[in-house]
Amino acid sequence: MNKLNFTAVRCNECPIRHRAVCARCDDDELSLLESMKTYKNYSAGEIIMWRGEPLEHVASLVHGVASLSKTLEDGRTQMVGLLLPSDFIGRPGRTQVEFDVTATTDVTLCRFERKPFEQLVEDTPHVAQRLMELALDELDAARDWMLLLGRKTAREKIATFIDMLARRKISADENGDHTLEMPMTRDQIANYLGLTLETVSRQFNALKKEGVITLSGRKEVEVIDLLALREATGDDADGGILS
Amino acid sequence: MNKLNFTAVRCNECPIRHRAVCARCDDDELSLLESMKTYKNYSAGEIIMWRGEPLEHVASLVHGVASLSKTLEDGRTQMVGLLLPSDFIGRPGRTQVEFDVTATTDVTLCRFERKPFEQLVEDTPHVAQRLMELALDELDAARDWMLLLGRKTAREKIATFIDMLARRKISADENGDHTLEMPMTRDQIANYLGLTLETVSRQFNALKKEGVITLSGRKEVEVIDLLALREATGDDADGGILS
DNA sequence: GCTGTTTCTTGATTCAGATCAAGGAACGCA
DNA sequence: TGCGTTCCTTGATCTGAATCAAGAAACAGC
Repeated sequence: MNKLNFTAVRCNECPIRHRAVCARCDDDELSLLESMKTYKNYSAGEIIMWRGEPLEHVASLVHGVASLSKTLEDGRTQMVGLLLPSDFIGRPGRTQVEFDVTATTDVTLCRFERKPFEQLVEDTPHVAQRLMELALDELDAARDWMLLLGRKTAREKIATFIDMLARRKISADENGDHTLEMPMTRDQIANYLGLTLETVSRQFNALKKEGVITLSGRKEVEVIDLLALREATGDDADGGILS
Repeated sequence: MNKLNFTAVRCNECPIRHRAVCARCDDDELSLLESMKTYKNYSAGEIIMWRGEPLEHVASLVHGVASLSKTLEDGRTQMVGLLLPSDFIGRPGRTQVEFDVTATTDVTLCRFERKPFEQLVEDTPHVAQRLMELALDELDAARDWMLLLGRKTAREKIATFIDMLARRKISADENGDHTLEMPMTRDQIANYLGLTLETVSRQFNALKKEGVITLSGRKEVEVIDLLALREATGDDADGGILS
């Protein structure tokens, strides 16, 4: 996987062609984007942008996982977003980066300079519309996360996290196996869920002991009992379509 | 205040004319909106929309305070947004209400039927742009709140809440007095901050005992020592312009 | 003003998760 | 194949906020 070269992919062959900011673009619009884009790679752990830095580029996440985080005066940090392939970084109209953006795994970005991109958004309703949809999806996700952070127990947080990964199914295959690869360390998961790494570890192992999941290696989680997992999230089942 | 009649205000005299979804509209666009809008009033405590309900109308909040909240299976609830005048309710493209919307105080909405409004958004870039800005502002606010919910202590949460009200200065006057009217009960504040009402009460009184604020009546808070209050929020002071 | 209701305060106790503290397993690299 | 490092687990203890439990103050309606 780490040998894939994303530095010269044509838009038509791009893995996020139909979900990213370009999703609704026709061929003409796409070739315009094609002429503006540049790829850039980051290794796991690298900082992509610092909070407060001037926002020079916006980008689509092509491959890998990145995170947005905020920090308090004394160093406590909270992840405020998890970026997966097709998610968008930076916003037209913003001149400053609002939070630290870190490459959680190795990451490839499809970048655009902010100024020309802003012009493009003005001229291209398809891009503006898609950007709006992406922002609203992020807002929904942020609000779900507020409920989690404010009211869920440690157990419910862990169950919700695993369920979220299962739903988004990071790993591409769809052939009935329920094995997930955690894209983060226990420490990073703790930062995401508003917990400590010890509590994360304890709750993972509690779910394992109960036969809801199995763990193997550091990152592999297999969901054995999806219903019990959903039950453990504490979420209200109604109001949503099963998936 | 409760005798103001908002049922037949002309857009040009509207108190939120320059901040709401119509902020960037020219006179022609405004008269189009004028022909589509209807006002509706709600009393404090009334439910404006239920989660899961079909989204028939979108609206601007003209007057009062409303809240968005989510509920877990067993009844625990978390407020995920506080809506102040000029904030927008509902989104084009969404067909379902995503959370319960409640009138915290008496509220007046300027409503539009969703379908025609969606068409208007398609045709009117000024509205689409403004809607985008409003969504991004909400996203920033949601992310600040995630940091609060995940990592702040009860004391820091209360200080942040008071500071937020002071910054947004709900009460209109600007003549040097630092008196704020809480738009919510202790219980509602607790729901917003991910605390219990007892803890909210204790922390308010702790800040009072230390001379940071004074309390009088149920809803009145006067900020005595703004610096100490800011200090107590735990926020990292850099990266933002003082205000 | 009086009265009932709602909202707020304060105290005692409990408990979930943080913190402190060792080990131990997994993985990268030579 | 072993060695060093990073990451994870598990146990003991502590603590901030929740919970349980009365009262007291504020406000609304008569």
